[in-house]
Amino acid sequence: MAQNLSNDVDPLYYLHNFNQLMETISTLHLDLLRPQDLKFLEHYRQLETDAQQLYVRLICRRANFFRLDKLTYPEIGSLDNATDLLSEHELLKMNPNLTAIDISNLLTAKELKAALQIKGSPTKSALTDTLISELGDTAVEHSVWQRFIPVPVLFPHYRDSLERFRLIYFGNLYQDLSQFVVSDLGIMQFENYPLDQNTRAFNRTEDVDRYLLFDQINQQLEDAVLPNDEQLKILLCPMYNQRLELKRNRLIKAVGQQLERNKNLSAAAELYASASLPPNRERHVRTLFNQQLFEQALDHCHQLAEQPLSADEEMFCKSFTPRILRKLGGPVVRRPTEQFNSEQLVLDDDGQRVELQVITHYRALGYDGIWCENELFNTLFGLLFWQQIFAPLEGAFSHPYQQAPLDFNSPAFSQRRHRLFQNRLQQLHKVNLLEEIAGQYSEHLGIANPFINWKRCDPAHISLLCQRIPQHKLLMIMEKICFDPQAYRSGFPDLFLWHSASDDYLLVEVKGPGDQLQNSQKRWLRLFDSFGIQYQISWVTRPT
DNA sequence: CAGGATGAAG
DNA sequence: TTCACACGTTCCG
DNA sequence: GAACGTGTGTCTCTTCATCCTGTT
Ligand SMILES: [Mn+2]
Ligand SMILES: [Mn+2]
Repeated sequence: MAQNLSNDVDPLYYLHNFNQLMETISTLHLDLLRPQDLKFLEHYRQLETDAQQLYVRLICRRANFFRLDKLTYPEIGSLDNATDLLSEHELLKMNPNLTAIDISNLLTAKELKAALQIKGSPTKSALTDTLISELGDTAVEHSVWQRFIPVPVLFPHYRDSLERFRLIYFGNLYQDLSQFVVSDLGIMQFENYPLDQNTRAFNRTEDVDRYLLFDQINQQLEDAVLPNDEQLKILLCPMYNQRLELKRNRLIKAVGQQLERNKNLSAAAELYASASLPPNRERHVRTLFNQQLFEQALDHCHQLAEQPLSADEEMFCKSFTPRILRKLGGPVVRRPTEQFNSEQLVLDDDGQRVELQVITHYRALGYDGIWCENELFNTLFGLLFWQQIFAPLEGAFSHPYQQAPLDFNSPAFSQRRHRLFQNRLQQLHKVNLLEEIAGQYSEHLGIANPFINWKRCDPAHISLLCQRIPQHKLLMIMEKICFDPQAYRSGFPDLFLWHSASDDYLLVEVKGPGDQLQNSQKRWLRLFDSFGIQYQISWVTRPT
């Protein structure tokens, strides 16, 4: 993993990276493969380099079908030889059946217009519609589409096997082989945590299948297609694997939301009831309430109050329980609205973002400042707790391209590292924070961390923050993030302002017209009150 | 012909 | 694979 | 005016080529 931007990049980098992936899969993950995946490996291995190169080039691209005349791979010796070999091994089909949409995707608007012999200047989607009306929705044979595309078309097989390999290797579907080259070029750098071959993202072939099924349901949902009965039945089964259970919960949240949109509250409630991670229990209570099932809603709301799993759940049952009781004949309880340090600002709209307008306003008062939102405190956290975040716990790392441990998104993340965070916090009370930050910064600069965006990070601002806010108060903030990062990594005020002529600082949450405090923001402001941290909400209005 | 969207490439 | 926000609707004192 | 739901723009590594579309 070279960190220098060297000029001599391996010209066959894509092939060698692909082969490395195949090697890892066939040495470590054979037990997770289906018969057809093994068949692919078998055939791929026997190919000459030319054919391997072409297959990898095509399968790494997004499209399913490729026009032979559009392929320009000067590093491949003979395209014809390659296509012949791939066809022989059934890794590629020449001139497959194509639908009207496939044909349209293979032609430019100009070509399509000429092929349809249409005059004027229709849009491409109009041309596609014409083609669909001519050919229907089903795929047609070569002899039929040949008059539109007079060149050979290639269709590489085993795309689903390659997707499975990616999932098994990375543990997710959003990373792909480009990670290898981007990492080799030093464009993305990853922490150098120890890896052992026994730690794998998946250990059971059923888990891989289930992940792929969840992903498929997710994609259907993007087109507002609800899961069928069989899929729903599977969705109701809790998963032992923590990451899968998290994925299942997220999916249930999305499916439930769609069911609510369709006014199918009882189905939504049944789904929510099967999932216990936030915010599904809250949605369960709400859907019961909306079905007028107030006793049940109250019952589940009490369960929630007994063991809230997130700061949001805690806040929810406090405000929602009285509302249910009211429906059951209870008294009207008026909760006093929370009061925070606030000011009203009347500012002319100069077209800039309102946050910048408030900075300008404070400049006139002797302050300088930045619009940083969560960035400053998260970066500070990422730097100070680097070793704890990347602690080599069992099962945390399965491949070299992780920006966070595998359990990062689960509630178990902070629980499993509780002792580590505690010790680190104690230690940080006794050190010079500025020196500590400078050390961590230079040691880890550029390496991916879930709390840090290096592109935007300005160490001068981090230092300034640490000079202005007393160390023990900063560490109180860090402590909250340590023990519930999910809830406390967001909601910080928009602005960090510092007074030029004194040591004063101010954290400002800007609220333009129509904007309201979010729960995460209220949480922090409440804590700032109790910690004694200087903050202000600036409610901006426009002159009438 | 400019500007945006998309995707391939390293 | 996130977070913050704008905007619209509904509810309620 | 709260509370709530929903849609959107921002982010993914950067650069370059190609295609599409809508404006002159
Ligand atoms: Mn903000
Ligand atoms: Mn704001």
